[in-house]
Amino acid sequence: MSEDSERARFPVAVDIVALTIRDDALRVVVVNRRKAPRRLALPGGFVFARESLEKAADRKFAGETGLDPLPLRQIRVYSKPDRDPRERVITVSYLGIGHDLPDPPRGTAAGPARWIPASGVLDDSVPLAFDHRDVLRDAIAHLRAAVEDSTAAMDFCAESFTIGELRRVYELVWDVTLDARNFYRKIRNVPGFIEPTGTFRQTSTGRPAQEFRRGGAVRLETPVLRPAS
Amino acid sequence: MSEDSERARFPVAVDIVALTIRDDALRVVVVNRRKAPRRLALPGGFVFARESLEKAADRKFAGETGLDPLPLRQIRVYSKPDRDPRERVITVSYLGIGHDLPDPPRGTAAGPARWIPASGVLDDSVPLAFDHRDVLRDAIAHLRAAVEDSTAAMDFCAESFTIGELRRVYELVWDVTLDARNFYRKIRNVPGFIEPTGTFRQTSTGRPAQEFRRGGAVRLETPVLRPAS
DNA sequence: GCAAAAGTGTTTTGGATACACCCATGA
DNA sequence: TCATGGGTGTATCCAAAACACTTTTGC
Repeated sequence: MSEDSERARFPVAVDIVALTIRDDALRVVVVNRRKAPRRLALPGGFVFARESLEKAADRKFAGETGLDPLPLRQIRVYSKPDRDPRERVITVSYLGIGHDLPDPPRGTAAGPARWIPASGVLDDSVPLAFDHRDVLRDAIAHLRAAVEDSTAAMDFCAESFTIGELRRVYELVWDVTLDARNFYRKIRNVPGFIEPTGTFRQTSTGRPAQEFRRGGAVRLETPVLRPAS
Repeated sequence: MSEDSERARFPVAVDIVALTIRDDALRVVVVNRRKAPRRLALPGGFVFARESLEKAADRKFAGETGLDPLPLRQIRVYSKPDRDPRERVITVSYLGIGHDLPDPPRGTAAGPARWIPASGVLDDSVPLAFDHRDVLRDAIAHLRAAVEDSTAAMDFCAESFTIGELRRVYELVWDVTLDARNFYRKIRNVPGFIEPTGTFRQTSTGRPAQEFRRGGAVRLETPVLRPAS
Protein backbone atom coordinates (compact mmCIF):
# COMPACT_ATOMS: atom_id res chain seq x y z
CA MET A 1 0.00 0.00 0.00
CA SER A 2 1.39 3.35 -1.00
CA GLU A 3 2.00 5.87 1.73
CA ASP A 4 -0.49 8.16 0.04
CA SER A 5 -3.28 5.79 -0.80
CA GLU A 6 -5.57 6.61 2.09
CA ARG A 7 -4.31 10.04 2.88
CA ALA A 8 -7.12 12.45 3.58
CA ARG A 9 -7.26 16.21 3.69
CA PHE A 10 -8.93 18.12 6.46
CA PRO A 11 -10.15 21.63 6.99
CA VAL A 12 -7.99 23.08 9.75
CA ALA A 13 -9.15 25.89 11.97
CA VAL A 14 -7.77 28.03 14.75
CA ASP A 15 -9.58 29.25 17.85
CA ILE A 16 -8.24 32.15 19.86
CA VAL A 17 -8.56 32.49 23.61
CA ALA A 18 -7.72 36.15 24.18
CA LEU A 19 -7.59 37.03 27.85
CA THR A 20 -7.31 40.32 29.63
CA ILE A 21 -8.05 41.74 33.04
CA ARG A 22 -10.72 44.43 33.06
CA ASP A 23 -12.85 45.71 35.92
CA ASP A 24 -10.94 43.46 38.26
CA ALA A 25 -11.97 40.27 36.45
CA LEU A 26 -10.35 37.82 34.08
CA ARG A 27 -12.14 38.26 30.78
CA VAL A 28 -12.20 36.50 27.45
CA VAL A 29 -13.15 38.00 24.12
CA VAL A 30 -16.12 36.40 22.36
CA VAL A 31 -17.95 37.16 19.15
CA ASN A 32 -21.57 36.81 18.15
CA ARG A 33 -21.82 34.18 15.46
CA ARG A 34 -24.12 35.25 12.65
CA LYS A 35 -24.39 31.75 11.24
CA ALA A 36 -25.69 28.70 13.08
CA PRO A 37 -25.07 27.91 15.80
CA ARG A 38 -26.02 31.48 16.69
CA ARG A 39 -24.18 31.60 19.94
CA LEU A 40 -21.30 33.38 21.50
CA ALA A 41 -18.05 31.83 20.34
CA LEU A 42 -14.33 32.29 20.53
CA PRO A 43 -12.87 34.12 17.57
CA GLY A 44 -11.46 31.71 15.03
CA GLY A 45 -11.84 30.20 11.64
CA PHE A 46 -10.31 28.23 8.85
CA VAL A 47 -6.69 28.30 7.80
CA PHE A 48 -5.86 29.32 4.26
CA ALA A 49 -3.73 27.17 2.00
CA ARG A 50 -0.55 29.17 2.10
CA GLU A 51 -0.57 30.68 5.57
CA SER A 52 0.82 29.34 8.80
CA LEU A 53 -1.50 28.53 11.66
CA GLU A 54 -0.05 31.46 13.57
CA LYS A 55 -0.83 33.77 10.66
CA ALA A 56 -4.35 32.41 10.48
CA ALA A 57 -4.81 33.00 14.19
CA ASP A 58 -3.54 36.57 13.87
CA ARG A 59 -5.78 37.20 10.88
CA LYS A 60 -8.86 35.79 12.52
CA PHE A 61 -8.26 37.61 15.75
CA ALA A 62 -7.83 40.93 13.98
CA GLY A 63 -10.71 40.35 11.60
CA GLU A 64 -13.26 39.20 14.13
CA THR A 65 -12.42 41.49 17.02
CA GLY A 66 -10.85 44.53 15.33
CA LEU A 67 -8.26 44.61 18.10
CA ASP A 68 -4.55 45.14 17.71
CA PRO A 69 -2.46 42.00 17.21
CA LEU A 70 -1.54 40.01 20.30
CA PRO A 71 1.30 37.51 20.68
CA LEU A 72 -0.35 34.09 20.55
CA ARG A 73 0.94 30.81 21.88
CA GLN A 74 -0.25 27.41 20.82
CA ILE A 75 -2.19 25.42 23.39
CA ARG A 76 -3.55 22.20 21.91
CA VAL A 77 -5.42 20.38 19.16
CA TYR A 78 -9.06 19.40 19.13
CA SER A 79 -9.71 16.66 16.66
CA LYS A 80 -12.70 14.63 17.74
CA PRO A 81 -14.45 13.76 14.45
CA ASP A 82 -17.82 15.03 15.70
CA ARG A 83 -16.81 18.19 17.53
CA ASP A 84 -18.33 20.32 14.78
CA PRO A 85 -21.64 18.67 13.85
CA ARG A 86 -21.56 19.98 10.28
CA GLU A 87 -18.22 18.65 9.18
CA ARG A 88 -15.05 17.25 10.60
CA VAL A 89 -12.69 20.05 11.54
CA ILE A 90 -9.33 19.92 13.22
CA THR A 91 -8.80 22.95 15.42
CA VAL A 92 -5.71 24.32 17.09
CA SER A 93 -6.24 26.67 20.01
CA TYR A 94 -4.12 29.71 20.72
CA LEU A 95 -3.81 31.80 23.86
CA GLY A 96 -3.17 35.53 23.84
CA ILE A 97 -2.80 37.81 26.84
CA GLY A 98 -3.07 41.57 26.84
CA HIS A 99 -3.09 44.46 29.24
CA ASP A 100 -6.52 45.92 29.87
CA LEU A 101 -7.53 45.60 26.24
CA PRO A 102 -10.11 48.06 24.94
CA ASP A 103 -13.64 47.29 23.83
CA PRO A 104 -13.53 45.91 20.31
CA PRO A 105 -14.83 48.33 17.66
CA ARG A 106 -18.28 47.59 16.30
CA GLY A 107 -19.14 46.53 12.79
CA THR A 108 -16.54 43.80 12.27
CA ALA A 109 -17.15 40.67 10.25
CA ALA A 110 -18.59 38.45 12.95
CA GLY A 111 -20.60 41.11 14.70
CA PRO A 112 -19.53 43.00 17.76
CA ALA A 113 -16.97 41.30 19.94
CA ARG A 114 -17.19 41.60 23.71
CA TRP A 115 -15.08 40.95 26.78
CA ILE A 116 -16.97 38.69 29.13
CA PRO A 117 -15.85 37.23 32.47
CA ALA A 118 -14.17 33.88 32.01
CA SER A 119 -15.83 32.63 35.19
CA GLY A 120 -19.28 32.82 33.60
CA VAL A 121 -18.17 30.54 30.80
CA LEU A 122 -16.41 28.08 33.05
CA ASP A 123 -19.40 27.65 35.33
CA ASP A 124 -21.65 27.27 32.29
CA SER A 125 -23.84 30.26 33.04
CA VAL A 126 -22.79 31.69 29.66
CA PRO A 127 -22.87 28.91 27.04
CA LEU A 128 -20.54 29.09 24.07
CA ALA A 129 -20.79 27.40 20.68
CA PHE A 130 -19.19 24.03 19.90
CA ASP A 131 -16.71 22.87 22.52
CA HIS A 132 -15.44 26.36 23.17
CA ARG A 133 -16.02 26.10 26.89
CA ASP A 134 -13.55 23.21 27.00
CA VAL A 135 -11.12 25.18 24.86
CA LEU A 136 -11.28 28.07 27.32
CA ARG A 137 -10.95 25.73 30.29
CA ASP A 138 -7.85 24.10 28.82
CA ALA A 139 -6.30 27.45 27.97
CA ILE A 140 -6.84 28.75 31.50
CA ALA A 141 -5.46 25.54 33.00
CA HIS A 142 -2.39 26.10 30.85
CA LEU A 143 -2.18 29.70 32.01
CA ARG A 144 -2.46 28.79 35.67
CA ALA A 145 0.55 26.54 35.35
CA ALA A 146 2.44 28.94 33.11
CA VAL A 147 2.41 31.87 35.52
CA GLU A 148 4.22 29.72 38.08
CA ASP A 149 7.49 29.50 36.24
CA SER A 150 7.27 31.97 33.39
CA THR A 151 6.74 35.69 33.08
CA ALA A 152 3.28 35.20 31.53
CA ALA A 153 1.55 37.04 34.37
CA MET A 154 3.27 40.26 33.32
CA ASP A 155 1.59 40.01 29.93
CA PHE A 156 -1.54 41.20 31.75
CA CYS A 157 0.30 44.32 32.95
CA ALA A 158 1.23 47.57 31.27
CA GLU A 159 4.87 48.10 30.40
CA SER A 160 5.27 49.75 33.76
CA PHE A 161 3.38 48.28 36.70
CA THR A 162 3.32 48.05 40.46
CA ILE A 163 3.78 44.92 42.50
CA GLY A 164 0.24 45.31 43.77
CA GLU A 165 -1.05 45.17 40.22
CA LEU A 166 1.00 42.09 39.47
CA ARG A 167 -0.27 40.44 42.63
CA ARG A 168 -3.84 41.03 41.54
CA VAL A 169 -3.06 39.20 38.30
CA TYR A 170 -1.96 36.13 40.22
CA GLU A 171 -4.97 36.35 42.48
CA LEU A 172 -7.40 36.49 39.56
CA VAL A 173 -5.67 33.79 37.53
CA TRP A 174 -5.44 31.40 40.47
CA ASP A 175 -8.64 32.58 42.15
CA VAL A 176 -6.94 32.93 45.51
CA THR A 177 -5.95 35.73 47.84
CA LEU A 178 -2.26 36.25 48.48
CA ASP A 179 -0.54 37.96 51.37
CA ALA A 180 0.54 41.27 49.85
CA ARG A 181 3.64 41.56 52.01
CA ASN A 182 5.02 38.11 51.35
CA PHE A 183 4.20 38.38 47.65
CA TYR A 184 6.12 41.65 47.50
CA ARG A 185 9.30 40.11 48.85
CA LYS A 186 8.91 36.89 46.94
CA ILE A 187 8.57 38.66 43.60
CA ARG A 188 11.42 41.04 44.26
CA ASN A 189 13.67 38.08 45.01
CA VAL A 190 13.00 36.10 41.85
CA PRO A 191 16.16 36.74 39.82
CA GLY A 192 15.53 38.59 36.58
CA PHE A 193 11.75 38.74 36.97
CA ILE A 194 11.21 42.48 37.44
CA GLU A 195 13.38 45.56 37.73
CA PRO A 196 12.49 48.94 39.23
CA THR A 197 12.00 51.82 36.84
CA GLY A 198 12.85 54.31 39.56
CA THR A 199 9.49 56.04 39.24
CA PHE A 200 6.56 55.99 41.61
CA ARG A 201 2.87 56.06 40.98
CA GLN A 202 -0.27 56.71 42.97
CA THR A 203 -2.52 53.68 42.39
CA SER A 204 -5.57 54.68 44.44
CA THR A 205 -5.36 55.77 48.01
CA GLY A 206 -2.34 54.95 50.11
CA ARG A 207 1.36 55.29 49.74
CA PRO A 208 2.61 55.66 46.15
CA ALA A 209 3.98 52.44 44.73
CA GLN A 210 7.28 51.91 43.03
CA GLU A 211 6.94 51.05 39.36
CA PHE A 212 8.64 48.09 37.74
CA ARG A 213 9.23 46.78 34.27
CA ARG A 214 10.01 43.27 33.00
CA GLY A 215 13.42 41.90 33.87
CA GLY A 216 15.52 39.89 31.47
CA ALA A 217 14.29 36.47 32.55
CA VAL A 218 11.77 34.49 30.52
CA ARG A 219 11.94 31.35 32.64
CA LEU A 220 11.83 31.81 36.41
CA GLU A 221 14.59 30.10 38.37
CA THR A 222 12.51 30.34 41.51
CA PRO A 223 8.92 29.52 40.67
CA VAL A 224 6.06 31.53 42.09
CA LEU A 225 4.15 28.78 43.82
CA ARG A 226 0.41 28.71 43.93
CA PRO A 227 -0.92 28.13 47.46
CA ALA A 228 -1.78 24.52 48.26
CA SER A 229 -5.19 24.99 49.93
CA MET B 1 -16.74 37.00 1.69
CA SER B 2 -18.25 33.68 2.68
CA GLU B 3 -16.75 31.83 5.60
CA ASP B 4 -15.86 28.98 3.27
CA SER B 5 -14.52 30.80 0.27
CA GLU B 6 -10.84 30.41 1.01
CA ARG B 7 -11.00 27.38 3.19
CA ALA B 8 -8.22 24.95 2.39
CA ARG B 9 -7.74 21.29 3.21
CA PHE B 10 -4.50 19.92 4.53
CA PRO B 11 -2.95 16.51 4.88
CA VAL B 12 -2.64 15.91 8.61
CA ALA B 13 -0.07 13.58 10.08
CA VAL B 14 0.91 12.25 13.46
CA ASP B 15 4.43 11.61 14.77
CA ILE B 16 4.99 9.37 17.74
CA VAL B 17 7.72 9.85 20.31
CA ALA B 18 7.81 6.48 22.06
CA LEU B 19 10.22 6.47 24.98
CA THR B 20 11.49 3.69 27.18
CA ILE B 21 14.44 3.02 29.43
CA ARG B 22 16.72 0.23 28.28
CA ASP B 23 20.32 -0.52 29.21
CA ASP B 24 20.20 2.36 31.65
CA ALA B 25 19.46 4.96 28.98
CA LEU B 26 16.45 6.91 27.82
CA ARG B 27 15.68 5.61 24.36
CA VAL B 28 13.34 6.55 21.55
CA VAL B 29 12.04 4.27 18.85
CA VAL B 30 12.95 5.21 15.28
CA VAL B 31 12.29 3.61 11.93
CA ASN B 32 14.34 3.45 8.75
CA ARG B 33 12.51 5.36 6.08
CA ARG B 34 12.52 3.54 2.77
CA LYS B 35 11.43 6.60 0.83
CA ALA B 36 13.33 9.88 0.61
CA PRO B 37 14.56 11.31 2.82
CA ARG B 38 16.19 7.98 3.62
CA ARG B 39 16.96 8.74 7.20
CA LEU B 40 15.98 7.56 10.59
CA ALA B 41 12.64 9.04 11.56
CA LEU B 42 10.02 8.91 14.25
CA PRO B 43 7.16 6.59 13.47
CA GLY B 44 4.21 8.45 12.05
CA GLY B 45 2.13 9.11 9.02
CA PHE B 46 -1.02 10.52 7.59
CA VAL B 47 -4.42 10.52 9.21
CA PHE B 48 -7.28 8.79 7.42
CA ALA B 49 -10.53 10.55 6.72
CA ARG B 50 -12.69 8.90 9.31
CA GLU B 51 -10.27 8.18 12.13
CA SER B 52 -9.31 10.32 15.09
CA LEU B 53 -5.77 11.57 15.46
CA GLU B 54 -5.35 9.24 18.41
CA LYS B 55 -6.46 6.29 16.31
CA ALA B 56 -4.05 7.29 13.58
CA ALA B 57 -1.23 7.52 16.08
CA ASP B 58 -2.04 4.08 17.47
CA ARG B 59 -2.27 2.62 13.98
CA LYS B 60 0.99 4.12 12.82
CA PHE B 61 2.83 3.13 15.95
CA ALA B 62 1.65 -0.46 15.69
CA GLY B 63 2.20 -0.64 11.93
CA GLU B 64 5.66 0.83 11.84
CA THR B 65 7.15 -0.67 14.97
CA GLY B 66 5.16 -3.88 15.45
CA LEU B 67 5.03 -3.14 19.16
CA ASP B 68 2.04 -3.46 21.44
CA PRO B 69 -0.14 -0.37 21.78
CA LEU B 70 1.01 2.33 24.17
CA PRO B 71 -1.10 5.06 25.76
CA LEU B 72 -0.28 8.23 23.85
CA ARG B 73 -0.69 11.82 24.94
CA GLN B 74 -0.79 14.79 22.63
CA ILE B 75 2.15 17.16 22.79
CA ARG B 76 1.91 19.84 20.11
CA VAL B 77 1.36 20.84 16.51
CA TYR B 78 3.99 21.51 13.88
CA SER B 79 2.62 23.54 11.04
CA LYS B 80 5.39 25.54 9.41
CA PRO B 81 4.49 25.51 5.70
CA ASP B 82 7.95 24.29 4.66
CA ARG B 83 8.67 21.73 7.34
CA ASP B 84 8.18 18.91 4.84
CA PRO B 85 9.91 20.03 1.63
CA ARG B 86 7.63 17.95 -0.61
CA GLU B 87 4.28 19.25 0.52
CA ARG B 88 2.70 21.17 3.29
CA VAL B 89 1.79 18.85 6.14
CA ILE B 90 0.36 19.64 9.54
CA THR B 91 1.67 17.25 12.13
CA VAL B 92 0.56 16.54 15.68
CA SER B 93 3.08 14.87 17.96
CA TYR B 94 2.24 12.23 20.54
CA LEU B 95 4.27 10.93 23.45
CA GLY B 96 4.13 7.35 24.67
CA ILE B 97 6.04 5.84 27.58
CA GLY B 98 6.61 2.17 28.21
CA HIS B 99 8.50 -0.10 30.55
CA ASP B 100 11.63 -1.64 29.06
CA LEU B 101 9.95 -2.23 25.72
CA PRO B 102 11.27 -5.09 23.60
CA ASP B 103 13.12 -4.85 20.31
CA PRO B 104 10.58 -4.31 17.58
CA PRO B 105 10.03 -7.34 15.35
CA ARG B 106 11.65 -7.17 11.93
CA GLY B 107 9.88 -6.99 8.61
CA THR B 108 7.36 -4.27 9.37
CA ALA B 109 6.17 -1.75 6.82
CA ALA B 110 8.81 0.91 7.29
CA GLY B 111 11.72 -1.43 7.80
CA PRO B 112 13.13 -2.47 11.13
CA ALA B 113 12.47 -0.18 14.04
CA ARG B 114 15.13 0.37 16.70
CA TRP B 115 15.50 1.87 20.14
CA ILE B 116 18.26 4.45 20.08
CA PRO B 117 19.46 6.70 22.92
CA ALA B 118 17.58 9.99 22.96
CA SER B 119 20.79 11.79 23.88
CA GLY B 120 22.34 11.00 20.51
CA VAL B 121 19.46 12.65 18.73
CA LEU B 122 19.38 15.68 20.98
CA ASP B 123 23.10 16.40 20.55
CA ASP B 124 22.74 15.90 16.79
CA SER B 125 25.16 13.00 16.55
CA VAL B 126 22.28 10.91 15.12
CA PRO B 127 20.37 13.02 12.57
CA LEU B 128 16.69 12.35 12.01
CA ALA B 129 14.50 13.19 9.03
CA PHE B 130 12.48 16.40 8.78
CA ASP B 131 12.22 18.32 12.06
CA HIS B 132 12.02 15.18 14.13
CA ARG B 133 14.86 16.23 16.37
CA ASP B 134 12.80 19.24 17.44
CA VAL B 135 9.78 17.04 17.92
CA LEU B 136 11.77 14.78 20.23
CA ARG B 137 13.25 17.74 22.07
CA ASP B 138 9.82 19.23 22.70
CA ALA B 139 8.41 15.89 23.85
CA ILE B 140 11.26 15.39 26.31
CA ALA B 141 10.89 18.95 27.60
CA HIS B 142 7.23 18.15 28.19
CA LEU B 143 8.19 14.93 29.96
CA ARG B 144 10.72 16.63 32.21
CA ALA B 145 8.03 18.96 33.47
CA ALA B 146 5.37 16.24 33.62
CA VAL B 147 7.27 13.94 35.97
CA GLU B 148 7.40 16.75 38.54
CA ASP B 149 3.71 16.78 39.31
CA SER B 150 2.24 13.70 37.66
CA THR B 151 2.82 10.00 37.90
CA ALA B 152 4.32 9.87 34.40
CA ALA B 153 7.67 8.60 35.69
CA MET B 154 6.01 5.36 36.78
CA ASP B 155 5.02 4.70 33.18
CA PHE B 156 8.67 3.74 32.67
CA CYS B 157 8.39 1.12 35.43
CA ALA B 158 6.92 -2.35 35.53
CA GLU B 159 3.69 -2.83 37.43
CA SER B 160 5.77 -3.63 40.47
CA PHE B 161 8.96 -1.65 41.01
CA THR B 162 11.47 -0.58 43.62
CA ILE B 163 12.14 2.96 44.72
CA GLY B 164 15.66 2.62 43.38
CA GLU B 165 14.28 1.86 39.94
CA LEU B 166 11.94 4.82 40.10
CA ARG B 167 14.80 7.06 41.17
CA ARG B 168 16.81 5.96 38.16
CA VAL B 169 13.91 7.06 35.95
CA TYR B 170 14.04 10.56 37.39
CA GLU B 171 17.81 10.65 37.07
CA LEU B 172 17.73 9.66 33.40
CA VAL B 173 14.83 11.96 32.50
CA TRP B 174 16.35 14.96 34.24
CA ASP B 175 19.98 13.97 33.59
CA VAL B 176 20.92 14.52 37.21
CA THR B 177 21.98 12.41 40.16
CA LEU B 178 19.71 12.31 43.16
CA ASP B 179 20.47 11.43 46.74
CA ALA B 180 19.00 7.94 47.10
CA ARG B 181 18.13 8.40 50.77
CA ASN B 182 16.32 11.70 50.42
CA PHE B 183 14.54 10.50 47.31
CA TYR B 184 13.35 7.44 49.17
CA ARG B 185 11.70 9.48 51.90
CA LYS B 186 10.40 12.13 49.56
CA ILE B 187 8.65 9.62 47.33
CA ARG B 188 7.19 7.65 50.20
CA ASN B 189 5.70 10.85 51.59
CA VAL B 190 3.92 12.02 48.44
CA PRO B 191 0.29 11.16 49.20
CA GLY B 192 -1.16 8.57 46.86
CA PHE B 193 1.94 8.25 44.69
CA ILE B 194 3.03 4.68 45.48
CA GLU B 195 1.90 1.92 47.78
CA PRO B 196 3.90 -1.10 48.98
CA THR B 197 3.01 -4.49 47.58
CA GLY B 198 4.42 -6.23 50.63
CA THR B 199 6.89 -8.21 48.53
CA PHE B 200 10.65 -7.80 48.28
CA ARG B 201 12.99 -8.25 45.39
CA GLN B 202 16.71 -8.65 44.88
CA THR B 203 17.71 -6.01 42.33
CA SER B 204 21.43 -6.71 42.00
CA THR B 205 23.77 -6.86 44.92
CA GLY B 206 22.77 -5.38 48.23
CA ARG B 207 19.82 -5.58 50.50
CA PRO B 208 16.55 -6.70 48.84
CA ALA B 209 14.25 -3.81 48.07
CA GLN B 210 10.61 -3.48 48.91
CA GLU B 211 8.37 -3.51 45.86
CA PHE B 212 5.72 -0.90 45.19
CA ARG B 213 2.84 -0.35 42.82
CA ARG B 214 1.09 2.82 41.64
CA GLY B 215 -1.02 4.61 44.22
CA GLY B 216 -4.37 6.15 43.44
CA ALA B 217 -3.09 9.65 42.68
CA VAL B 218 -2.75 10.95 39.14
CA ARG B 219 -1.79 14.48 40.08
CA LEU B 220 0.80 14.88 42.83
CA GLU B 221 -0.14 17.19 45.68
CA THR B 222 3.50 17.53 46.63
CA PRO B 223 5.55 17.87 43.46
CA VAL B 224 8.81 16.04 43.04
CA LEU B 225 11.11 18.96 42.41
CA ARG B 226 13.98 18.79 40.01
CA PRO B 227 17.22 20.07 41.54
CA ALA B 228 17.98 23.72 40.79
CA SER B 229 21.62 23.62 39.62
C1' DG C 1 35.55 -9.30 54.76
C1' DC C 2 34.14 -6.07 51.25
C1' DA C 3 31.21 -3.68 48.07
C1' DA C 4 26.83 -2.13 47.16
C1' DA C 5 22.07 -1.10 47.48
C1' DA C 6 18.14 -0.46 50.97
C1' DG C 7 16.50 2.02 54.54
C1' DT C 8 16.65 5.11 59.15
C1' DG C 9 18.07 9.07 62.07
C1' DT C 10 19.55 13.61 62.67
C1' DT C 11 21.22 18.21 61.81
C1' DT C 12 21.19 22.25 59.09
C1' DT C 13 19.29 25.53 56.10
C1' DG C 14 16.49 28.28 53.23
C1' DG C 15 12.17 29.58 51.82
C1' DA C 16 7.12 30.05 52.85
C1' DT C 17 3.92 31.81 56.18
C1' DA C 18 2.00 34.73 59.60
C1' DC C 19 1.77 38.91 61.37
C1' DA C 20 3.43 43.26 63.94
C1' DC C 21 4.63 47.53 62.51
C1' DC C 22 5.98 51.77 60.00
C1' DC C 23 5.31 54.89 55.65
C1' DA C 24 2.85 58.00 52.58
C1' DT C 25 -1.01 59.37 50.56
C1' DG C 26 -6.33 60.89 49.79
C1' DA C 27 -10.46 61.93 51.88
C1' DT D 1 -7.76 61.61 61.91
C1' DC D 2 -8.68 57.59 59.57
C1' DA D 3 -8.64 54.28 55.90
C1' DT D 4 -5.82 52.24 52.52
C1' DG D 5 -2.27 50.30 50.01
C1' DG D 6 3.14 50.20 50.05
C1' DG D 7 6.91 48.31 52.22
C1' DT D 8 10.16 46.32 56.28
C1' DG D 9 11.29 43.28 60.24
C1' DT D 10 10.98 39.11 62.38
C1' DA D 11 9.58 34.73 64.49
C1' DT D 12 7.95 30.24 63.24
C1' DC D 13 7.49 26.26 60.57
C1' DC D 14 8.49 22.83 57.37
C1' DA D 15 10.49 20.54 53.69
C1' DA D 16 14.85 19.87 51.16
C1' DA D 17 19.62 18.86 51.55
C1' DA D 18 23.58 16.77 53.62
C1' DC D 19 25.36 12.99 55.63
C1' DA D 20 26.37 9.48 59.46
C1' DC D 21 24.92 5.05 60.22
C1' DT D 22 22.64 0.34 60.19
C1' DT D 23 20.75 -3.63 57.40
C1' DT D 24 21.03 -7.28 54.09
C1' DT D 25 22.50 -9.22 50.32
C1' DG D 26 26.31 -11.17 46.46
C1' DC D 27 30.92 -12.12 45.72
